[in-house]
Amino acid sequence: MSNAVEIPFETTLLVRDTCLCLHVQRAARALARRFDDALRPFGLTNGQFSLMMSLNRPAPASMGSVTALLAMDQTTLTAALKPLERRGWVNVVPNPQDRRARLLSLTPSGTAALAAAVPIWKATHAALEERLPDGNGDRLRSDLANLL
Amino acid sequence: MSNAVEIPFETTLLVRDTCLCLHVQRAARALARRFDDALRPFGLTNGQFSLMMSLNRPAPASMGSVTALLAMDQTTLTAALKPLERRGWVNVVPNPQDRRARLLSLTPSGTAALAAAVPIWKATHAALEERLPDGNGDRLRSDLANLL
DNA sequence: TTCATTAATATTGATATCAATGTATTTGTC
DNA sequence: GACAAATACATTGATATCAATATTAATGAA
Repeated sequence: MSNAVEIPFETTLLVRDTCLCLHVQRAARALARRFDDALRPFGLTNGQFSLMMSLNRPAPASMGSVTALLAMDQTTLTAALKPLERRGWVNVVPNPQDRRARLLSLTPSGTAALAAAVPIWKATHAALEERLPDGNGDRLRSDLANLL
Repeated sequence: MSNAVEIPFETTLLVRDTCLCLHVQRAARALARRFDDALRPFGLTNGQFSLMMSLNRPAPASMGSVTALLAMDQTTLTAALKPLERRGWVNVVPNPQDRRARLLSLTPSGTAALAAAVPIWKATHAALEERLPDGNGDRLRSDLANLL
């Protein structure tokens, strides 16, 4: 008896043309490259830019609030903070009110590094948004939010 | 003199609410988790599913055609093939017509593993697409394609 | 108060991602 | 045919991602 299994080529085309996970991963890779290129002169990746920007708050952030904002696993955040701490851009200190928790904040040099990159982010983002219908990403943002 | 740099909190809110790179990375993480969960019983991640499905072609694929399809760096593809080769799901052989190139193909057991996962992909994807306006992701796919 | 449970984070191991760089092969030009 | 340039892919090193699990601290119930 034969165990040969076939998958119709139409299935491949269906996945290629419709899979939202694939479409989003693909766009995520392409956008990451684009923003990484733009931010490279400032020593930041797109993810580090987003993470550090999320720490620019009046009061120090908890890890949980950041993982929720970034839809990121907690262990990923722990790892992502390491290189930023090493560079002296981010402070991670125990919360005196709850010593399990951590308080995350930008250092002055971290704030300076981030501030230097903001104009490039603005320019890169504006150029990107122009590629969308009506030069406006609102409906894309809305659709993406529905997937979370 | 003071070197203190400030970034207006409004800038943080602007990035948080509008950055397309951030929005897409966030959705990419969330969707990856969702599909990884669904595909875990079959020993596949979302990326491995997409990659293997892209190899279900009448003729063996070149690496270049796959990286273009997946908008993926060539070195990422080289790395991603390794665990699939180890499991005997994918064959990578030199192209006799051009010995720099590789021919990528699914093995019978790779095809079987992939075929087993297709129904779960369909169900997971259908549930996802329902969350979008009119239960249709065409508009989202179109917007994402504009970003590539 | 004790102790089981819950909560917040860290560690480990595997895969994913890409820049920088290296190697082998092919191609085009002379 | 020789050789410079271009092409296709691999390797290395750093960061990103998450599952599984461990650690530490706070909480709640008896």
